[in-house]
Amino acid sequence: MTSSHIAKKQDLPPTAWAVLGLLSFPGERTGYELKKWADSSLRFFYWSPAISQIYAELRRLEELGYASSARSGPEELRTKRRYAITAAGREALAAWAADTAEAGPPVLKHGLLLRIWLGHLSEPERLRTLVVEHLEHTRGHTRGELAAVREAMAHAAGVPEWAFPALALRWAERRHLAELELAEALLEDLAEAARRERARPEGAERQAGGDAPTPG
Amino acid sequence: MTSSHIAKKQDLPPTAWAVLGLLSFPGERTGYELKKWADSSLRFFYWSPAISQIYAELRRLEELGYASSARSGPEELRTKRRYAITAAGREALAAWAADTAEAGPPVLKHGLLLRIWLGHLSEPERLRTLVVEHLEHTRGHTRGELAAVREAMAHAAGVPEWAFPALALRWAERRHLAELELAEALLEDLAEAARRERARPEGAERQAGGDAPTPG
DNA sequence: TTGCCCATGTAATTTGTTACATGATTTA
DNA sequence: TAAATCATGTAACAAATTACATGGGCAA
Repeated sequence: MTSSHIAKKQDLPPTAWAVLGLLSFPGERTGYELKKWADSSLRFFYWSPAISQIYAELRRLEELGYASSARSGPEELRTKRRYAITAAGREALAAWAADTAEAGPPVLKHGLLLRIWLGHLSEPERLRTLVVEHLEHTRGHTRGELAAVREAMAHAAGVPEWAFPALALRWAERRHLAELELAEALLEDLAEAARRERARPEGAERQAGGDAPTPG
Repeated sequence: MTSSHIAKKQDLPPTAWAVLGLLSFPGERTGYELKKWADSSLRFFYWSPAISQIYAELRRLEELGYASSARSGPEELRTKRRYAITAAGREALAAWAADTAEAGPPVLKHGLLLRIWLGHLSEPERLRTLVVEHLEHTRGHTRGELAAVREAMAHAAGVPEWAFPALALRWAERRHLAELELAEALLEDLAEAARRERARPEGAERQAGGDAPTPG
């Protein structure tokens, strides 16, 4: 590292900051533990990287001096390697967290909505099924996952360290409810559109109208 | 069709399907047009690829026989190239759209929430500011963008082709409102947490409690 | 005549995933 | 003792972005 490489601070990929963020909580952890933890926290509002990438980011963070690690056994064996955040790492992370411009607007990738948008390709009945399945999955699986996190969180109730993760969890739970309401409203809109379609003059079903001017 | 060649079900990246989806609406379009259109539609519930990637996907789709293109001028000049979906493309896209398993749960990447989760790194005041800025941006900028799309959409009111994009837009608008409510509730939770913090016994502010058992 | 929007593309790079290889420790 | 889970890593690849190169048409 020569002077030409001087500290281009603060432009690490989101994953690096997320991993460093996990390390910013008290205690030392292995990459494996970090992955499991990310799966039950970050995943609900950010995202959980592959385990191989977590190891890669940990190596990078250590190179940057943002994290330090210690093996639990002799070097030759592939023993546990526990990571901890350094003072420099904590400082860099705090600077990043305070940067509002960096955050940008939230990004959503919703496969169901893309399919709705492309509704002209599917049977109306199939479309309805897609939404219903999404509703069921959200009401069942997703809800269960959040409940499990909520329960694990109860242990740490009142511990100031976990106040903010608790806040984020609450947000995720409310978001979960909003997602359900959104899907229910969509289902109604779909039904209404189907009603309107049936009421339309005969013989005019889904032909292409030549060149359309592509609205949103 | 021997069993060794079973179905080889086209598994293309999401971007390819999204681009093909844009092409599935009547009319032929250039890559440039597709990009602008994606920015004002897909972006609100899926995502809008870089222009260079759109060109790359268009090439791939043409190779696969899912799209065809025609130049508007002589080959040597870099003239406009307009793309259209083929019958095979339409069929493949419809199959993909009907595949519920493929969709998976929606993915969210919310920078603000990551920062809230890491709230122990920031001054409470700064944290509040972050949420307020998000609220303002959502109420102003994001809202304006949706309104613009809504207006453009009004042109095509009643045209059956655009019924589903209109449905998706409605979903995006409702989601926008939910996002605002979520942020407002978060602001309240933040204020409440600050009140509780002030009420706590003195001398116990934000020290690390040794090893904590990492709840969610 | 400068600058912006239209329009297409290449190259370099980064980011992230899946598949694979390896072995220790715990639990049924 | 077989299995699942813990644990670390490499290799190959795919996905996606940014930066760059090029040039036409149009409007202030």
